[in-house]
Amino acid sequence: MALDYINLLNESQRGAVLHTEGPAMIIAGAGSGKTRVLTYRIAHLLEQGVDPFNILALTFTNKAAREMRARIEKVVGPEAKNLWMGTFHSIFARILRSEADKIGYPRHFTIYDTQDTKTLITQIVKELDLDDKLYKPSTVLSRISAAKNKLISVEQYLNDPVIRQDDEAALRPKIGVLYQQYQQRCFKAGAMDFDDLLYQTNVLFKEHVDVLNKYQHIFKHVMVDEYQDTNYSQYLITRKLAAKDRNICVVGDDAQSIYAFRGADIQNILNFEKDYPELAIFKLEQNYRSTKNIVKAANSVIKNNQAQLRKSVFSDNEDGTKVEVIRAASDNEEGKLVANSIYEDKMNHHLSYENFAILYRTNAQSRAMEEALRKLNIKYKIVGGLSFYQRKEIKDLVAYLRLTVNPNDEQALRRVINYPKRGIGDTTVAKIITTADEHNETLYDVVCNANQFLPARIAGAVQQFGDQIKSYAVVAGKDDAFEAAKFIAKNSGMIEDLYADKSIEGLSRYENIQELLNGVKAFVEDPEREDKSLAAFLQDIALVTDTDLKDAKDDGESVTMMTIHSAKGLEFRNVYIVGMEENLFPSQMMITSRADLEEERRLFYVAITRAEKKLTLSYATSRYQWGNLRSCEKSRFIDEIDPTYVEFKYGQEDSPFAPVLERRSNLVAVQKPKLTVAKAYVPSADFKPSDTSNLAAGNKVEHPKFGYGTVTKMETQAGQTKAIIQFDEVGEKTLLLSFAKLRIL
DNA sequence: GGCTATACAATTTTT
DNA sequence: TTGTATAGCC
Repeated sequence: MALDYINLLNESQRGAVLHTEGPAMIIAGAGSGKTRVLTYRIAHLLEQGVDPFNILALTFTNKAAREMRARIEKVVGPEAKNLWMGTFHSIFARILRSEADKIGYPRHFTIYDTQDTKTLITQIVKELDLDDKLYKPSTVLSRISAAKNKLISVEQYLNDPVIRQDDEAALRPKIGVLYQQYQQRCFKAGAMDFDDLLYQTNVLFKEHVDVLNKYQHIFKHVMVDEYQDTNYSQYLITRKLAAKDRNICVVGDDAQSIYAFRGADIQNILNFEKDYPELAIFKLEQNYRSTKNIVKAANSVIKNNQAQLRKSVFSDNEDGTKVEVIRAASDNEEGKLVANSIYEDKMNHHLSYENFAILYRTNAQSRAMEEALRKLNIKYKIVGGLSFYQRKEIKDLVAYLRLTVNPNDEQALRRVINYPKRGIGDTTVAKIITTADEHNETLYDVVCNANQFLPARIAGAVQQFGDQIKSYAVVAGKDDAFEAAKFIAKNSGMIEDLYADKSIEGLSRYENIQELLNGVKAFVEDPEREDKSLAAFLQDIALVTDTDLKDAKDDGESVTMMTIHSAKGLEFRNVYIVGMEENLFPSQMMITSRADLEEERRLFYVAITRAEKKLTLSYATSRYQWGNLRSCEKSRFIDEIDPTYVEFKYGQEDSPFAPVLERRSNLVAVQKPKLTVAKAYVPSADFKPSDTSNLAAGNKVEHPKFGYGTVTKMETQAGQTKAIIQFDEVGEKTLLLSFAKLRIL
């Protein structure tokens, strides 16, 4: 298969591929063939006789990893499967799993997602009786996350005077305590959050030099993609791993650093040279993706940033059309204009809808676009947004699975201890928690010994729940993930519960469970999987994002819609960047500091450079937000593009009242008569509840709120007597006799 | 303990 | 506009 790929590269690309010993930094401008260089570089290493097991390649998304592996496989064959390639989080989760005992975690530790994390914080805030307005989960989480990404331990956090001052100044002096509690609770639950996967890896390498040595020995070559988006924690991991052989190659573009809000530190790339003075630097400056106009427009924007590495990206492609700017009167009209433009372009240039992408700053903007596309019958797909794994029913089943693998998983336990309903309410759960706290045991320990702590009536149900989980663990121990999941879904009563709900949403929930089970089946049937256990499946899905799932069932012909963040690394023939308005893009929260604004501008740069042939920007002069109309101004970013490359296409002037009228007419149409329950019934003045102990079917009764009705059926269940009554005005109701005030007529 | 009706808050981006 | 937390009822 020879080295013919060498001839497919330009000079700097070739230099980067052939440089295999010692540290290297590749500054890769947008569209400069970065993936190609990385792919060939790895292929080249393999051809030189490097064992794939000795190569570690870290990417930012699972998708990037998958694609790169596939491309390498095309060049070098199945050997590519043995590369260590994946996201930071997935690779180190894997390593942590095999070394977990060394740092006191169970081998099958749970990975808490953001929702689990926030719920836990909310719970702790409540338990400590703190003000939940001040200690919002998102605020607390971002402080904790920032600390972990800088490798600040709980002890350091509590003892650092600067941090304390910061928190006190923000009127949130208890963040440190929350961090401490949070960490303890995660540890006790055998759980790590996303940041822990990196933080604990650092702990592992620091406290166990032998382990570090082992991996230094394994990873003879370390490669990091999207290096500009690494945080301190990630930086340190790669530095440690590469310390022995110093074969580290990082690829990045400071102009595309857009994750500072998540702790990414652009200094990592700017200072790389200090760590490795013998560094070889390669600059990829030729853009093969976009037209001259687009590249120049992008350059003119990024020029406004101060902090950047000097490089000049250029294109040898055609000039292409100018950047088009569309102005709309409202968000709905913006959608309409964009949809029309897509339709026209498709027809005029014989394109497929696949060639189009609509990019926006916030997910909330997708709706107006969706409506407009639907009206023109344009197929679309949305990447990101609410993920499959975030749906309630999926989280419920996954919670059962998690609990099976790790019964100490607190969040999973609390999620399903009373779902489906088994009579274990808030009071009981609260009691379990305090008991666990007092005896320093996990919730699961308490559940299994319920009769020692709880009144007998409740203890039975609780104990039974514990036994149930125990039996799942037995099944999971001897069967594969699919058999286990199927058994659990049935045995837990979830299937039955969802099946009973015949509403449209209920049906789709039921289908989602089936889909999850299909997913497990596919996992088990994948011939390349060695470990088919439930634990392995859970590990697999914990780090999967929606972006990864969607292209699996991509049916071709549709326009892609997504946030700019998720568009990073992708390219489309025609790109629309919508919502180009002040306070939206740049976002309101990013205009107060220069650093934030520069990040926002880099985000714009990323968006522009996704386009190959045609770029269109649009903005609306008014937009609906939280149900009311707000007027908007054109984004400053539009004016930052050198006007030589821009064409304003405003079309007909719209009356400023148009959006209001349009919206109002919508409102009229939407105002359907509401189906309210007739609650205007006023009871007779002398209403007095009767003794209902002898109530029977056929009795006529009066109710103070529902009016007159006839008892159709009596039911006694678990000592509770219920009456099913057909009311004249409000229909059938089921009332508990111990509560209902009824007058027998 | 469970359901429902109301109040209320929220929108930056994601592994 | 949407989704979630709470209170009050059954």
